Amino acid sequence: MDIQKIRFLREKLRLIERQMNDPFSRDAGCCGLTLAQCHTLLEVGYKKEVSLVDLASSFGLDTSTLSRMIQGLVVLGLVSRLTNEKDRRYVAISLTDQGRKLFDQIEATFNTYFAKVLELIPSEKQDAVVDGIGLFSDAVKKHNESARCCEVDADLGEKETSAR
Amino acid sequence: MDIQKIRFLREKLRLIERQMNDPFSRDAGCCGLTLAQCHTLLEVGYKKEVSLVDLASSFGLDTSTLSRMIQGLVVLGLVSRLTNEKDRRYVAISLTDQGRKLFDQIEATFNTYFAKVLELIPSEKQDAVVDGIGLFSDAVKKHNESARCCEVDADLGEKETSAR
DNA sequence: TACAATTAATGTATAATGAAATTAATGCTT
DNA sequence: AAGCATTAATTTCATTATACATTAATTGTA
Repeated sequence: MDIQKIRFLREKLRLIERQMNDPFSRDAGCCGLTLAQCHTLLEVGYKKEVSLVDLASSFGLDTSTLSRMIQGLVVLGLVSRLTNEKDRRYVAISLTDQGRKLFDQIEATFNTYFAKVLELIPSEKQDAVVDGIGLFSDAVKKHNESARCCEVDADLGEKETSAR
Repeated sequence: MDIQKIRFLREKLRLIERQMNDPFSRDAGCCGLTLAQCHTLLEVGYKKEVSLVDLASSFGLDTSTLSRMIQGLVVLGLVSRLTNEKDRRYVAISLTDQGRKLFDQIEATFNTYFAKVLELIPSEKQDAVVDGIGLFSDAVKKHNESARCCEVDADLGEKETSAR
């Protein structure tokens, strides 16, 4: 694939990343939560009931990070911890009623946001855009799963390699 | 647009965000730099010569954040600061020779990575994927620029939500 | 029963960040 | 020209997000 297209793709992905989180990083965007708290809340909501290791692996983060993140949400009254009596090592994490309400609100906010973004794309192209993003996402996932996971070609590392 | 498609889109975007940075968050991925340093270095490289405010607005971050980030790269010998003699308030930030070398290496690494990801997509669809991501990126940008920039519909809540 | 593995939590350290205050330079207004 | 406002950069301070190492509790297994 043409190097120009690769550069184009990278630039657009950079812009998406920068622009997309911006509206949600302020108070209003995540209904008073930080973005990380928000993502955690949503993930708990999607999964209904999860363990820390589940959560950590979903995010690709350490369990200690998630443990503290969940603790914060527990303090806010948004999620609850419940020890699994079958295996007392596990703690089932789930939304409280209040957490579910906020979840619904945030979901609506995000859905509205993305619907509006899509509306700015010519309607006959919207499906292609969504499909394309789906294909790209799958490809990134597949790539990272294959081979030595999460390692980058380091053959380029630290000698001359003028990116031609 | 169908709510199912919106949800699909959001999920795929979440996955892209999580998976895409993963390979670059370790030492090998950014040639010894942290991801934030890496992004900063690249941005300086793209722009050739920038001020802090330029950089900060590119990233949507505070100038204080960028000031420190640049300081770190200066200490590493990768970028240099040069006071603009026409207007001594400005500092022109640019890559050193060493910074340029690393820039080239990291560019190559990223380009290779994305080329490989694209290779996992059927070749007849690759262009459509790239185009779609381009369109989406433009739409996000346009959306955020229009109206009250960077604000989300806040008709939802934040009264009883305890946070703060 | 002793030992290995697993889960969660905690202690400690660091990176990234924003807000506010500070300093220096420039532009503007009278 | 003097004084005030604006702008760029930096610094100080506080906070969030994160990883790694350790610990404690539990479970599975030789």
